[in-house]
Amino acid sequence: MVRAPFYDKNGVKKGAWSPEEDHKLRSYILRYGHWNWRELPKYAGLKRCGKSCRLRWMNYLRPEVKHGNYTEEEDALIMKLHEEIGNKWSTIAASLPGRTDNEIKNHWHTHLKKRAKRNLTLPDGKEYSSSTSQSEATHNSEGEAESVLIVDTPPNMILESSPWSPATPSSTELSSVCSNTGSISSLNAIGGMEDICLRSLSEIYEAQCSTGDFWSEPFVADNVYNQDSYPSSLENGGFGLPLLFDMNYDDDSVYLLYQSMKGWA
DNA sequence: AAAACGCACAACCGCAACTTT
DNA sequence: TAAAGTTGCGGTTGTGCGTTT
Repeated sequence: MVRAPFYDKNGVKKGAWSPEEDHKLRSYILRYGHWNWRELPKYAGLKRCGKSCRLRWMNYLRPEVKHGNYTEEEDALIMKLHEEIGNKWSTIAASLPGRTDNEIKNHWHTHLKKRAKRNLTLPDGKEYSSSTSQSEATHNSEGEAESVLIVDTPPNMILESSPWSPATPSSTELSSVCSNTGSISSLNAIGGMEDICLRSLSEIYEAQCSTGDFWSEPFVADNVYNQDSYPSSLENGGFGLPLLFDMNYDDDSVYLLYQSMKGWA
């Protein structure tokens, strides 16, 4: 289904990502954020280009990314927005929390485009209009009855009714921490695990800033992943603090952290 | 049973927009 | 203000897998 892994002439790996690469990238970004995509793979111990890392993170590894079946509401919203604004996938994705532009684009091309074509001309010959409201029964080319939900859905409708609602402290906010450590303090109001997480990140940041090696210390995901070479400086919590991200990164703990972050949202 | 075909989707590429120097 | 660097977007491709012939 995906390209087989290979190395290009510059020694940069392309193609499908292995679980180990995912692990390295996820560990690194959860720990340090994506401060510079171009430099990131070097420090994360990946033989990938930054662009590839960014894509993998944005479309697959981010905790808030939803995978799996689309609901009728999501389908209807995509179709409505596509009719209004065309192939502005990122704009459409902004209205569907947890869905990525790439995923929506794929979904459109494989499922919704055909449906949109069918809907364009209703059985009585009238043109499809997005103002047609609520659920309508249409018929596909084979004459089978098909329920197509066509609703005037305000872009924020799903936001409000979704577990991904911004009213809930979301992992999106957490991601923003990762991408901008300077904003950590403004987010400390978030409670529970996130609070611990954020304070930990802040403490790492402050501690490492004081030694001047926050961004420049290469390493880490690689070493963390390889427990045999686990950095001694991290063994007791790195800086003498009970740092969430300094626990041993075996597969289970990273997975649990990952699941927890999904759960917070 | 096997070959052919089509679907689905992760990943790549080129370019535009934005930011920094 | 311009050049260089970085990020994000949208189009496209490659390939595994299920279905059909």
